[in-house]
Amino acid sequence: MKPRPLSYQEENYLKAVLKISEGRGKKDAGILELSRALGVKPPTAHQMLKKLKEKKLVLFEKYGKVMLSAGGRKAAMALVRKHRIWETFLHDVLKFSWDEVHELAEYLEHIPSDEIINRLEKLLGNPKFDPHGDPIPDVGGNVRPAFRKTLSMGTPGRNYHLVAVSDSHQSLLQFMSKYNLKINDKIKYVSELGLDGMGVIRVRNKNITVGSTFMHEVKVVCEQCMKKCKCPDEVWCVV
Amino acid sequence: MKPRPLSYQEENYLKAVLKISEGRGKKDAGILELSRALGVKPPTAHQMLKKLKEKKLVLFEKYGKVMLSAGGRKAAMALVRKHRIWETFLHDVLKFSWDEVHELAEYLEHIPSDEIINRLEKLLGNPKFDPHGDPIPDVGGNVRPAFRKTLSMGTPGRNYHLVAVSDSHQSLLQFMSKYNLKINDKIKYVSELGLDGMGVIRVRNKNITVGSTFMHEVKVVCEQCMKKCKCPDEVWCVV
DNA sequence: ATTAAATGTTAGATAAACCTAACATTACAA
DNA sequence: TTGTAATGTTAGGTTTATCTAACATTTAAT
Ligand SMILES: [Mn+2]
Ligand SMILES: [Mn+2]
Ligand SMILES: [Mn+2]
Ligand SMILES: [Mn+2]
Repeated sequence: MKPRPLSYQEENYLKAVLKISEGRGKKDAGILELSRALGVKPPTAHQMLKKLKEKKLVLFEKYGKVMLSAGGRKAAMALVRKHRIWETFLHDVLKFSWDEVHELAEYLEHIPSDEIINRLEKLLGNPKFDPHGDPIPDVGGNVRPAFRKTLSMGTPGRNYHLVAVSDSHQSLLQFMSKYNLKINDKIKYVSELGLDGMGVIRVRNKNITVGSTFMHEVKVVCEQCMKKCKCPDEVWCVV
Repeated sequence: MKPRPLSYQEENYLKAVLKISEGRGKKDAGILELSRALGVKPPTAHQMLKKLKEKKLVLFEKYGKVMLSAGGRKAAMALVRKHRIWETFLHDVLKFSWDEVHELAEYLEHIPSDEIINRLEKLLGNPKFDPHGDPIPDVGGNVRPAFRKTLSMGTPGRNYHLVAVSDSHQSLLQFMSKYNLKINDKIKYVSELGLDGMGVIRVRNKNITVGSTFMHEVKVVCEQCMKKCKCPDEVWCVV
C-alpha cells in the first residue's frame, strides 16, 4: 500500500478549516474554534496547523487566523465531495436513514480512491445534493453556490423552502423524521415565540412548535429567492 | 467518533496470522513470515504480537509460533468477511476489474460498521464467493470449508475446475483476463513442461502455456471432487 | 556433535498525533 | 487607556507503530 499524500488527520484538519473559514459569512478560522471542532486541545491544533503551513496547505501567521491555500482548498473540497457522495450512497442505495449516514461517511471519506467516488456518482445518477440538502462538489472541486439562511434569520409570516439540515445533529434529524419533515418541504415561518429562541412553523396545514436548535440548524430559502437570490442575508455555504 | 475496539494495524496483524497460520495445511505462523507479509521488520511484528498476546487475541510463547485465540480468530474472520464483500461490491456493482478490487478492499475492510456489510451482502444477493473465488464468511465468521489445490499439485492429463486465484497478484490477474480465463472455467492440465515450473493447460479447445506463478497461484478442484471431496492433497483454505 | 544459518528477542531511537502546564499576545470593555 | 478575558504559543511529556543494531535461541547440515 502506497503512502497517502495526506494523512487521515491532515485531511480532517483541512476540512475543518474549510467548514469554519467559509461558513456563514466568515473568511478565516481561529485555532480555538478549530480545536473545538476537531475535539482536540488548542496546542494540538496549533502544532498541526504549523505543519500544514509548512506543506503550503494553509496560510497562517503567528497570532493570526487560518485560511486555506489554493492547494489546501482543493484537498478539502475533494474530501467534502467524497463525504457527500458516500452519504448519498448510504442513504439512497443502502437505505440508511439521514441521521445515520454522516458518522459512517466520516470514515469512508478517507478511502484513497477518486475512481470509487466517480463511479458511485454515476451509479447514483449524478446527484447534485446529499441527503441533508448540501451541494455535492464536482470532480474539479467546484460547488454551485448555495444561498440559504437559517430559519432564525427569517421573517415571521413568510413562506420558505426547507433546503438543508445539519448533517451531524442526530436528535434534530430524528425530530424531523418524527414530524415527517423533509428536504424541499414548503414551510411557513408562522411566528417567533420570544422564549429560548423557539418558533412556530406551519407544514401541510399543521403548526409545529420548534426549538432553538431547529431555528438555527435548519436552512431555508425564501420563496422569491428560489428563482433569483437577492436577499442580502442569505449566505453562501459550502459545508 | 468513538475509539475502535481494535486499531487499523491490530486488525491487519490478526488477518495476517489467520492467512499464514491457516494457509495450505499449516496451523501456526512465525514472526519472520508475519513481518514479511505485513511489510515490516521482525522486531516490529514481534512487538505487536506481544501486545496482541496481552489482549488475548493470539497465543504466543517465547521462541514459539503464533496462533489465533478464539477471540482473535473471530476478529480476523470478520475482517475477511468485510474484505470479500467489499471486493464483490466493487466488482459486481461498480464494475472494477478483478485485479483492482483487492487493493481498494484493503482500505474498506477497516470501516468500522457491520451494518454496512450486512446491507451490502443483501444488495449483492448473498454471494457465497468473492470475485477471486474465495468463500465469504457468514455473519458468525464461519466459512464453508473450501477444498482445493494449486494446479502445480495436480496430475497432468486430468480435468479440473478453476475455482480461485490469488487476489493480490496483479500481473497474474491481468494475464488471465488476456486469455479470458475466469472462475469456474473447466480446464485440462495437459502437461508439465519441466522447465521453470511451467505447464500447459487446455481451455475451450485451445492450449495455453503457463508459467510458474500460474501453476502455484491458481487453485483448482478436480472434476470428481466437485461432488465429493476426497483427494488427500486438496487443502482447506480460508484466505 | 559441532557449527552455521535461520529465526526470534531486546534495547534504544524516531515520527506522528495527542496531552498538560505555563507563558505571551491580542481584543475589548470599563 | 488600561486591565482582564479570550485566544494563541511554547516546552516538555505520552502512546503507537515503526526502525536499526546487537544479541539469543533454534534448526538443520556437515
Ligand atoms: Mn456529513
Ligand atoms: Mn451531508
Ligand atoms: Mn483481496
Ligand atoms: Mn478476494
